[in-house]
Amino acid sequence: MQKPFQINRAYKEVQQITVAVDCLIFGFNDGKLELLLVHRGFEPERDRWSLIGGFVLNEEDLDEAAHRVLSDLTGLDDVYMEQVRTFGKAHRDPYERVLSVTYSALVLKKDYNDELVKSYQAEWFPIDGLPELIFDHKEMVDSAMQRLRRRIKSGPVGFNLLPKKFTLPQLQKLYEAILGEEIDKRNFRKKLNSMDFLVKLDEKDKSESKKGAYLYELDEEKYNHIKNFNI
Amino acid sequence: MQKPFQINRAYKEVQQITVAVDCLIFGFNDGKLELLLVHRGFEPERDRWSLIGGFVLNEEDLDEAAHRVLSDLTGLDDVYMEQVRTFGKAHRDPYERVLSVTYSALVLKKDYNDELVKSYQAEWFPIDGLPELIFDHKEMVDSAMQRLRRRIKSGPVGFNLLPKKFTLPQLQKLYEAILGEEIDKRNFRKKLNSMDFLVKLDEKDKSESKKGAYLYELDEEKYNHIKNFNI
DNA sequence: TTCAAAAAGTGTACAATCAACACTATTTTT
DNA sequence: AAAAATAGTGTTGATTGTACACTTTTTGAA
Repeated sequence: MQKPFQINRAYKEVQQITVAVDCLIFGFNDGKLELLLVHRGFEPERDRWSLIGGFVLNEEDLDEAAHRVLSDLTGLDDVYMEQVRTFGKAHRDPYERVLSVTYSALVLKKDYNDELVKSYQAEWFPIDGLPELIFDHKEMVDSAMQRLRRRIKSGPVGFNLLPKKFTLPQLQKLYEAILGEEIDKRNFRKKLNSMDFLVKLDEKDKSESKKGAYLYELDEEKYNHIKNFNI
Repeated sequence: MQKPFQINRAYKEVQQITVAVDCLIFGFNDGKLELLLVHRGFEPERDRWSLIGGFVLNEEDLDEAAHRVLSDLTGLDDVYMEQVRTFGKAHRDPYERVLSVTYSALVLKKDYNDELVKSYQAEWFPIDGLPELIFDHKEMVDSAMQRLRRRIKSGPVGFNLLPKKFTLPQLQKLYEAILGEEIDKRNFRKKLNSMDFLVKLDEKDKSESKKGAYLYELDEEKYNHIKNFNI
């Protein structure tokens, strides 16, 4: 039988494990939901794609590590990030044991440092057209997507993928891209209206249509006190 | 600037961390939701209470480690268990760095080995009357409770806390205990009926009331194919 | 033996939310 | 001037949620 908690706990020489964070960096570009991947230019698994990751340092909180990895790759510091799930199969990485905690990040295209991203050989891929990924990274994507779908339905999280000012057609396309299904325009707007945290501006955005759509922004005060967000 | 992923990845001497699993073992006893805690009979933190935990072994999957820890304490093997969240503040354990992955388990009183539990100085505490816990274990309880509440509303998970045959008043009390609010009897039964996976038996259970309540069991076939569970 | 107490079981009506559906308005391009 | 593209706007019927009260059965006490 295994030694009980109490006794193990006193051991100093307990086995240690390499711990990584892997980031699922989502962006919404050209009406498509995309994921940022890095190309492995080295063995093993050369020329395949993976999530961006990094190891957790000794004096570093887990959340900090995730933010550092994201910031190193994109130059971004204030980003919506959320822990997703921890992957810990003994042989998930066939070369050496690494436990990986996944984080999902919602990133705005115009904000990140494009040069930096390129220098890491990173590229955006549409979520429904991902290349083959190393190890269990596909599983990580799947569980992050699942969570993202739940999250945007039950909380005002999707706005992290849009600029401060956005149009309702943009917002709807974002929801459609994430949920993978079409949404009725009128019902969608009705729900948003009923929650009452959008401010209609007097400007139109004409970049995406001939007619142009009104821009909206969040009423920060109301946005921070939404009770029953539900789409 | 931090070394990029690719370069770190090649290092063999990356820092390693002690990884533990901590189990939130829930039981439903005497109409109350309870949590199994162990008493620390040793320094540091002697005489305080903690979740049951254990370290992840070298050749062991993370999920396996959680099952092992649970099995060592309770003797139970086939238990509903789910990963909750990973706690990784650098100094969450002030004595040495330990990363902890939490798992929540739903356990049936009659099934577990009472002697074994006692031998570990473990005790059941009602969820609303927990003693002070070490480290960040209270936070672990909170996040597991939050998830449990969501789970039992959106999936048929609560049945893991009840025997094969159970009464509707028992089931309702279970929901009330977990959700922390009263539920209307008629509406509750109406919803369960509409989902159509309960089989009413010809027996009554008289242990909890004078009149006695009909026993029900799950229709395994239908239970495994419920689409829109929603309470 | 009868009465009180305790819990099980059952249905209805109103309110809120969801889901389906089609046309007009504006602008640009041809 | 007409066609194409997209923005914007309300109503209705169906479904689901919520509030609410009395009868039945049994046991234990008067």
